[in-house]
Amino acid sequence: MNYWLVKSEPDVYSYDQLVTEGTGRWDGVRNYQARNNLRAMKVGDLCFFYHSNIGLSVVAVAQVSREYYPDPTAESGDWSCVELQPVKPFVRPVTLAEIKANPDLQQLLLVRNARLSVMPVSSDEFSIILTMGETHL
DNA sequence: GCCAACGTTGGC
DNA sequence: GCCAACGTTGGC
Repeated sequence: MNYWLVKSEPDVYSYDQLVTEGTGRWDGVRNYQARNNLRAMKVGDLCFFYHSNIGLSVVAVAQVSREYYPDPTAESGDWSCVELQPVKPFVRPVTLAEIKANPDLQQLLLVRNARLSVMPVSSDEFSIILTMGETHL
């Protein structure tokens, strides 16, 4: 089991939309590092759903429901997408400010590389953030 | 709305 | 292969 964090601008695609749709295609990634992370995802892996630009917080847990395949939105280039399903919203969203303020989360790529949109999360980091969100699966 | 950080492109 | 210029992301 691997853990991940994916970013989305909520006015483009929010966790609520994923809940409504039931399954969401995670497409449009045009960064090689993020793409390679998508390709490493396995069915059942858990993902934090982070709202960027608006909210600036981890709001929920989702899970990978389909492994990578060619991104149909890519007109050229070697890009991939996966599919996600909702698992559970956080009881309390965990803000970027709280994450930055936690000494145990300084290695998180969210802190170290603000522009990466799909990133791995260690199991320790995963449980810390889940606890901060007062949520258990 | 601004700007820092980062990735990509293209000239040399 | 280097690096300047440019575009994009995303926090503030």
